[in-house]
Amino acid sequence: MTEQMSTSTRDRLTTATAELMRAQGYSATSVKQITVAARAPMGSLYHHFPEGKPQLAAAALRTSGAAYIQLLPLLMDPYDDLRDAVPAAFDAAAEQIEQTGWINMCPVGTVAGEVADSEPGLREVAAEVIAFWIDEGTDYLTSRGLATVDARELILAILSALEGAFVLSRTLRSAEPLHAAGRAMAARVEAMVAVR
Amino acid sequence: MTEQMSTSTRDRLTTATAELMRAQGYSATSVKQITVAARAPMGSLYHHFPEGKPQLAAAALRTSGAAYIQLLPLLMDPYDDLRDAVPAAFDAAAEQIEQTGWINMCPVGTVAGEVADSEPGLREVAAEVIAFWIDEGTDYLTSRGLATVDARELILAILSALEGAFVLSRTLRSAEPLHAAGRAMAARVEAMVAVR
DNA sequence: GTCTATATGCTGATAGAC
DNA sequence: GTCTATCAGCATATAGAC
Repeated sequence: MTEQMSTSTRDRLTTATAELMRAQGYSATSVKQITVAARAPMGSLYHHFPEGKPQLAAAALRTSGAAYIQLLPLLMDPYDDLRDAVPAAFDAAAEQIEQTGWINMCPVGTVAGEVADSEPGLREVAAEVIAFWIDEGTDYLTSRGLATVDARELILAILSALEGAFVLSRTLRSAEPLHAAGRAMAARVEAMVAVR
Repeated sequence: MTEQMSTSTRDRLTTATAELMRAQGYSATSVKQITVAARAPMGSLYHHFPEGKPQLAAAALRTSGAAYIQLLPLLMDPYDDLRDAVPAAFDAAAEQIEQTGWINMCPVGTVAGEVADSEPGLREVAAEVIAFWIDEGTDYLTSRGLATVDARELILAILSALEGAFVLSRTLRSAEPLHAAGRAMAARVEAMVAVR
């Protein structure tokens, strides 16, 4: 009934890793930092993740990546018209990141950029996560009335613009890039529904 | 007359740093790697950059950032119509990155994502570079016939989409995100010129 | 499964001869 | 301005008691 600490050591490790990588990326995050943040001893880390830091980072990317894409329907469902839903999602992301002190919502983009040419195993995991985003996003946009080819085309542009605008907004400490990116994506939707 | 080695030690250090950060980011790039790649001894690095690695990285970001934005007019000038010029620039970037083995063209985006919440000094330098991109891009798009507000709006969306699509394309090893992002930006241009 | 103590190597940075 | 030798500290990872 109390349930005061239901999280397992393993879960605390993956969560702490995701949180730290969200702010610092992969290379700058040390296993020492992770064990302190997760209140777990070194030995537990290598018990649960025998291959060490890369394996732990992979688990963290998979978990947070799966959670991240669920925001898409959550933010867009309230709007009947896709032309309103898409920019609204960008505006919500802008508000969120501004209120949380410009920390990224998800570590996948940052880590992907870091490891794309240096850590082959992690790059593959990031690619799996992004491919999952594309598939889920395509399904969702199809359910919102787009043809499958249009849905895939649009989700690719949305994910690109969102990830890039996050980098610009975090760096500039300004929501302007996220809002501009959202309006651009609204124009893309408009062009798609206009051709019908 | 021979001039066989015109590059100074200082230039070789900044160039090597930019190249390494392009592929690995900031944290994963060690000063040892840099001195080997630049064929410069440790002492020279700390002679030219007394504040060490962060100062060297800052110089590398400024230099490569200034060179990077010059690609914009270079790629877009050949097209009379902005509606053709914008997607053509994305397609050219896609071809370039595919041919060079999916290595980033510029270290600024990757490094910015890494250091936005952890290295305040470097984050500020990255912000300066991106602000310069926005100003230069606004000027260029104004010279191509857009109103100033539209020009700024568009360059913010283009830079966001380009940086994000680079991350996706490098990670997925596919040019698809860059092409989709380019077509989305073409729709944004179309919407702007249509209102005239 | 948990935890401490420790090994080994690499990190950024410095001292000081040339 | 160049270069070598070296520092102290932190990195990842492991051994082995509990």
